[in-house]
Amino acid sequence: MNPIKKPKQFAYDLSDWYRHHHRKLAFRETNDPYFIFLSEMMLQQTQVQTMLPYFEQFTKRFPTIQSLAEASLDEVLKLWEGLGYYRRARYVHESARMIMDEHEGKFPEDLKAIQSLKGVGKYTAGAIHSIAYNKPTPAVDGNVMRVMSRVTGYPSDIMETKSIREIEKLVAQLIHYEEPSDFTQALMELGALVCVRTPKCEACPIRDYCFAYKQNKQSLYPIKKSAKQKVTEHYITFVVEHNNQLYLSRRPKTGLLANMLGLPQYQGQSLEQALKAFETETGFVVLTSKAFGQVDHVFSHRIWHMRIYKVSVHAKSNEHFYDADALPSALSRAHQKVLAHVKK
DNA sequence: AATTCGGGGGC
DNA sequence: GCCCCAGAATT
Repeated sequence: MNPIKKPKQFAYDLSDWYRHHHRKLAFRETNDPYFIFLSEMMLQQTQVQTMLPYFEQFTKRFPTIQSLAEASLDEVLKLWEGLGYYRRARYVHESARMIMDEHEGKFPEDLKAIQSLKGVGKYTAGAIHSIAYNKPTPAVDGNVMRVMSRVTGYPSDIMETKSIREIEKLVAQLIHYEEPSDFTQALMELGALVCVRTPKCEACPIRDYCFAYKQNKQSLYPIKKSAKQKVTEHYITFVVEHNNQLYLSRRPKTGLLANMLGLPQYQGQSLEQALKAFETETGFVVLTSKAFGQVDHVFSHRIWHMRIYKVSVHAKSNEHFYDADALPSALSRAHQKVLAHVKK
């Protein structure tokens, strides 16, 4: 890893660029650590423009830690619907309750206390500490790794723990030269706007410090192993309507889409087997079933291939039947896609 | 250290 | 198609 020649000037040039060129975003209009916490949780593996409408709705419905702590998990999940990585919804809910119970409702300022909140790791804790409290604590995410790997010509896979540690150490040295809040956000804003996959070096305030730029080797950094291949899972998925209402069941408490609502579906079985399993589970009597094409949905590490059947049943009660446009909790995009497919 | 968690955007 | 994204928790 090549050192940065004038670290103090580097920190200033980068931060000054940020102060003049940063985007005006809702979560930058506040210093409330609770809102910074919410924004950072939503931003984990999620692009800014994707999370913005969620941030607006969420802060409107839950303007205080107490209001979030007093809500039901289903309501929190419902507001999170479509954003993905749904355990984050459980984490922000649990963290709000932790803060009520253990910190008298006041968001903690101590770094270790922040990182002990649910769903808050080293990056998120550093981001809250530096951005909300203006403390010189590094916050190293994917943006920062990409930027710094190019600046230093980082010679090995940036996904390795050792690489992240080393960059964290470098950022920890740099951040104390500047306003920590500006510096942390500057690194990420540069990664988001300028130092992207095909970098816009002509617009970069720190290109004169950058090893990759000076060697014209931007495309060689960051060094990263290629992603693992996805596995395809085959399902038979049922759309069951009764009195104009839709049957949904609660998914298991662990695994993919944990605890969410879902369409009944059966993996690797014949239609006859799947129907029988559905009858046994629900106690319904299946009257008719009609093939309705197929829907694919791609997750980060697997693919669902769903063969869709519309099914009519005789049911003894309305339990588990819902108005499709007024669900009490969240439904995955995969199954929203199925419903949209069937409606056409 | 590797795997498991969603979903959308860019090219 | 493939990569990437203001990652964390679990195995």
